[in-house]
Amino acid sequence: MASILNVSAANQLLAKLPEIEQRAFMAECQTVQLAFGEVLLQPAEIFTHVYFPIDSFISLINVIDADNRLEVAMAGREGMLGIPLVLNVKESQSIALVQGAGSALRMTAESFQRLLFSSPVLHQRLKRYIYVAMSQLATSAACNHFHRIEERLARWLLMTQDRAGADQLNLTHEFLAMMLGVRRAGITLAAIALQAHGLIRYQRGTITVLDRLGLIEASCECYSKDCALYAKMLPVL
Amino acid sequence: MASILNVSAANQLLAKLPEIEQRAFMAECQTVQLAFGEVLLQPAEIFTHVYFPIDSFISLINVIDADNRLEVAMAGREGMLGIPLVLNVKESQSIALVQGAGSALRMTAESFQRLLFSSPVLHQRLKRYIYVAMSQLATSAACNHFHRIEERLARWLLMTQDRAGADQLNLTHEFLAMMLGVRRAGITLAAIALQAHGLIRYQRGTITVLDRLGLIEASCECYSKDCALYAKMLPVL
DNA sequence: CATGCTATGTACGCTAGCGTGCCGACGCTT
DNA sequence: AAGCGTCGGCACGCTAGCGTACATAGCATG
Repeated sequence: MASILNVSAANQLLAKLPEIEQRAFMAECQTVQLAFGEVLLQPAEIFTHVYFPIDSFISLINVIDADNRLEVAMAGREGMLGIPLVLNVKESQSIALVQGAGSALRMTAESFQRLLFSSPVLHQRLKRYIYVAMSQLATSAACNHFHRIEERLARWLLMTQDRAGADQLNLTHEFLAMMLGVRRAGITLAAIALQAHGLIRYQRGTITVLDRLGLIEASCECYSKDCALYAKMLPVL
Repeated sequence: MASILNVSAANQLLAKLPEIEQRAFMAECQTVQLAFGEVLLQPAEIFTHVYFPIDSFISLINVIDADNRLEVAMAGREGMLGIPLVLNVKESQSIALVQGAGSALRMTAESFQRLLFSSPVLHQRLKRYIYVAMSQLATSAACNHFHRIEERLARWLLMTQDRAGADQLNLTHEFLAMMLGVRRAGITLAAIALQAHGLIRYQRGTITVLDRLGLIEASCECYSKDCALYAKMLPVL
């Protein structure tokens, strides 16, 4: 049961809202537990709920064909699942996969869309969030194209660590391969390299970040750029 | 000087608006000529105007570093330049480069943002357009990663042909290389292949589409998917 | 404690595409 | 008609990453 105070600490998009908006939000939402591997949405499916992760996080994955799929975005406590609903569209082209188990605030699509009318501050913030998400999509498009697996893996681990809020992540090479759209063997090589430099340690399904700064060094600029843009557009107030 | 009737034919996002909205729009906008190669916006620059291309079109290009740049989106008569302004953000992360000379409707950022308040139909339509643009960004991210140059080139030519509204395009291999983020020599090979199949013909800076259907065959699915999504979300009314 | 599954390591030949450099050809200018 | 700059063809060796396959190692379960 989330108290109003909790909310501020819960999800950054909801932090420090005017009290009226915060109360209105809490009245309509519930806290739910998301299990690892849960699929919240299939492509072209109708959105029934929006989710504001608290300590869970969600990957958005685009399927190109049977063999090819790629993570295109991530939503954790800094974001939300349900951008299309803000745009008054009720579907999405991506799979929404729970990648980090935990809790999230959930609201029905109808309540959410109604709520937006009377929550100008939240609405405004979500629009900025959409801008950030679009920019990051564009960055990712270029990143996936130009940067090597090792750099991209480093970036991905950093992003995940931020959202998981923990140093230890439960991930297999297989899973990472799907996220980055590369071979499992390709991940193994990159992971070996990162481990050899003392940046991470891993064994059978868990990866531990040992040297966050080193990992930032090893990653492409895209990570820092993403962070900078988010911080600029959605400063912690 | 564009008449109200022209507008319907001019830009698809403005087509068949309620008369009040259309009149309000026309009162605030002007027709401008865009020259090939003109840069309408640099990254992180402030948006002063929105553009609704009529027979011009604009590429949005992301710069990763000195050597690497990549087109991330295109805006022609089916779209607009200035999505961030719809989201109440006044900057963009991309370069906006006029890629096809021609005319466009232009409005100041202030007028546009004011106008949106009193133009619910247009506003709604633009939100759907943002959704389409986001989805296409995500598709492109995957496309750039998985598909070969030849397929991507075919897709790019089709997209450009749609926006240019002509079979003959003024493009050098050099330019195409920048758009797709590949070597000039890579484009040459792909272009030779497409020409050998009788799909295009080219000489010194012009490419002519000879067999549109064949080109669709040769392109990746991404082209058709993009078209289908646009048609679904923004049907010609 | 044996079994079996799953995660990881590694190796093979292969392909797309890279960076680079050079050459020829076209076409504009003078 | 000559000259020059731009555009396209092509070739070189190289790298990242692919697809595939197989071997090992950790862990859970019976």
